[in-house]
Amino acid sequence: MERADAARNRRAILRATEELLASHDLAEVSMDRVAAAAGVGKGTVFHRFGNREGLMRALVESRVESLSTAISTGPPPLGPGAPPASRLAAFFDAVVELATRNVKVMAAFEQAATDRLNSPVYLAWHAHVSGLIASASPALDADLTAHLLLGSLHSDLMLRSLKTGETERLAAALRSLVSTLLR
Amino acid sequence: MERADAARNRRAILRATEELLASHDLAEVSMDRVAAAAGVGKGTVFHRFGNREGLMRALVESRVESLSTAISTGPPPLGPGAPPASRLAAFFDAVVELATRNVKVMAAFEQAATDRLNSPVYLAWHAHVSGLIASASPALDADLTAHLLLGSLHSDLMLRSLKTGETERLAAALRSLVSTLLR
DNA sequence: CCTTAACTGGACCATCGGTCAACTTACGGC
DNA sequence: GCCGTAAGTTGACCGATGGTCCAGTTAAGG
Repeated sequence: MERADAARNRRAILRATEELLASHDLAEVSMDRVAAAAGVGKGTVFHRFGNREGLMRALVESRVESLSTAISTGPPPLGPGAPPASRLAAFFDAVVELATRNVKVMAAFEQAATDRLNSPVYLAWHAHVSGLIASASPALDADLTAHLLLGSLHSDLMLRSLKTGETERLAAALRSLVSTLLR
Repeated sequence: MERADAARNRRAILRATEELLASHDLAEVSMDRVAAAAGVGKGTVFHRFGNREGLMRALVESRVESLSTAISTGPPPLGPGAPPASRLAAFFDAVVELATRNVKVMAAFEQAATDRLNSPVYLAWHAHVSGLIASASPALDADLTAHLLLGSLHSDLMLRSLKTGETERLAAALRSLVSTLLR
């Protein structure tokens, strides 16, 4: 069991990290600064999250949670029940929206991650997309095609779209790419 | 004009960097080590290339040169003359092959780059792909679709494909993605 | 051969991610 | 309510890194 003060500190650290990421350049958000902003010692941050990557991963996971449950147990078309093509379209719409709203967090994780492709969140997304592709369009190499499509969500492109205020255009292009592919 | 000794050192540094990248983990290739391996002082490396990103960019550019000229002045289908769809297919084949052969270099650049999307190489590739898409399939959002396709070349996926010995499978998946898109 | 601008080297610096051992505290069992 | 202890906290400390700087060296044109 996690002690009450420990839980409080964990929340404070996550919140502080998020605030720092929102207001500063990624390079300026050091572990020292995070600790200071959260009002805890640096050792506490490392005790809680292991290392920078662990902190960023925890942050991503906290922001992605609701989408995960919506996919596995929510209503269609995001959740189970709808035809694969619709579910795929819904998934990418949701993920673009989510990634847009949390670009800085995503970017911080990508930069800190040693192997993005094996992170829990990526694995889950990949399994989902890959499965849907396989059942919607058995002729495709579902596994790799899923990787290719997910590659579009890299933070640098999202960051640029956000800066130019054209995230809807990005979502549209991706949507059209997915639908063309399944036809 | 670059002095003769300076030119010699520049080549030595590039060669040393490449060798270190090939034989060590990316994280172990520090600027100090590069300088030592090239047999020059650290200051020389920075004088020549400005910073880590500059060094890695120069390395990428040296490895990409031949493809660039093949595209702009070489024979079809890579060079001018062939129909856009063929040129696109040829480009992606060539680029996957190139990226596969130089994964470590590409990875080193991606990790060091501040804004990949504005690097000369990426800009050139994007302009090329975007132009071809626009003329092959005017209904598409050429600019963004080009970004989406180029996103597939991220080094982490190439690295994984290389490890599992399935780079041809990756090339095939990408080829099929491109051709489906233009149809 | 001489002048000078270009080049070189490596000591030096701030900062970073990460460790650790001494100290403090929450909390379940009595 | 108290107390033992496992869990949590802290910040000084460490090695390494990217980058700077300037005193000394050298290539090359006139």
